[in-house]
Amino acid sequence: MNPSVPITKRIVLVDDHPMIRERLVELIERESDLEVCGEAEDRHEAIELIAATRPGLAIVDLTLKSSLGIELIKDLQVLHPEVKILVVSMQDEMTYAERCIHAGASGYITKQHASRHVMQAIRCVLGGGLYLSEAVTGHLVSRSVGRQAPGDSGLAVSLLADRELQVFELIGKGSSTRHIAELLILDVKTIETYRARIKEKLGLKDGAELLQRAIAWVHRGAG
Amino acid sequence: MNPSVPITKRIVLVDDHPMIRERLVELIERESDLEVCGEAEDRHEAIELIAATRPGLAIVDLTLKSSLGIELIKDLQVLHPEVKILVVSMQDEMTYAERCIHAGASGYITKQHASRHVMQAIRCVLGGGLYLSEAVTGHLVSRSVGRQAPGDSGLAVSLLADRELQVFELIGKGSSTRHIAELLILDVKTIETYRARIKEKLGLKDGAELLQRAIAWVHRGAG
DNA sequence: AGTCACGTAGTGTTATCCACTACACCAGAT
DNA sequence: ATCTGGTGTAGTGGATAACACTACGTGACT
Repeated sequence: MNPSVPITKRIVLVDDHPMIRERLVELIERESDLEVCGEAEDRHEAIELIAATRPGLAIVDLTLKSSLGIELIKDLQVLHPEVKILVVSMQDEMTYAERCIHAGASGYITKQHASRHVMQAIRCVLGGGLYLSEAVTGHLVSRSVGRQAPGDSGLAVSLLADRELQVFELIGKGSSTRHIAELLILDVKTIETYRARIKEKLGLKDGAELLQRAIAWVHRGAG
Repeated sequence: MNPSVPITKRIVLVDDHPMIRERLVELIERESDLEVCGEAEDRHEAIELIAATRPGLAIVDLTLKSSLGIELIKDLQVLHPEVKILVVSMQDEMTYAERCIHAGASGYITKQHASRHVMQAIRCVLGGGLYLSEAVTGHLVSRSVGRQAPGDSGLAVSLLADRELQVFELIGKGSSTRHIAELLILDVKTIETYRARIKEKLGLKDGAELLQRAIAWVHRGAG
């Protein structure tokens, strides 16, 4: 508590790619006022770690092993609303940025960005701001200005709720309903409901159409 | 050409995630006999860079922005067969490892692995070896006990009979068994038999694995 | 203060998967 | 000239999964 020692801000990393974590550690540790106080590889570890260390910021990867990134954000929002969240995602999918912010994140940046942008994002979020890349902000702005046609010109996929989207993705990767249920720790029946709702929202008439759409979507960078 | 100076081995990095590249650069540059001689973000850049620098090893990410990493591997195999290729992938394991090796890579490791494994893989490949993670080798060995001539059939798909292959492709496009039956003007029961035979020949244990394999097959240019 | 979307799960019916069997046909191997 | 084996085709019966419909708490807009 010596006033001559600046208060260092503590950060936890949640990412299942060691190389990314290592890089982030380096970037952060070379700032004198920042410090990495722990690392986690999945949702469970992350929640424990954050409860134990009470950091100022959590940097979380969206695509954890079982694609529970968004759920983690929601959990944290409830459990520790004072912990800021910066999402570092692999693909620059607008589809997700918006959802993450809505779920409680304060920043969204992709791994395609250079380290300096990452540092910038960290600073911005720690300072209480909201960080989004230009592309994403552009997208959001154009959306809020214009309206979305009921038929939805662009991607009907944006009609899907978070969980529905997760399920949609997993379907596109060829996972069975049972497997998806295990992955998301839900009842098979719940996944079936999601399948039905997805079919309804996207106007698909049977499981095969759903599968085809999902495959197509997954296999083109999900733009 | 001074004999007291060890020859440093030159490496290029092909990955569209700056943070991964930065981390790899660090790991490599701290080895006295290794050196990063260039970085590329996509297939085109990579091909030019490799033509210009003639490295001993290319470390390539499977999921590049625009183009598929596997195509790059095939290109390099044709253009510069002397350049070793180590694939560092984010994507899930086995499905791709086999295809990469078949396409000409000498190693496959995922970003889930820690840095020390990466270094190990680099050393192994540079030394002329084949590097695969335990999980992958287990999977491969379990079904391809003998190895055949370089001409063909590192891929078990070539074991399939004509009709089986047709069905396999349609499965990969997301068609239901019923739909396939209608298309080929056969009984659903016949298609079911094909499914069973395909699973047997490819060593797949259930419908989901079959589906995943078929999707991967259809989407990676079937070759 | 009420509707509506979301996340979750249950019931009962229908379709699909799966393991096993069948058989005719062609093609090499014995 | 047979025997063996892969291929194309289809059936039976039991296990699973998909589908349609319903339900209910929660939180968000109106």
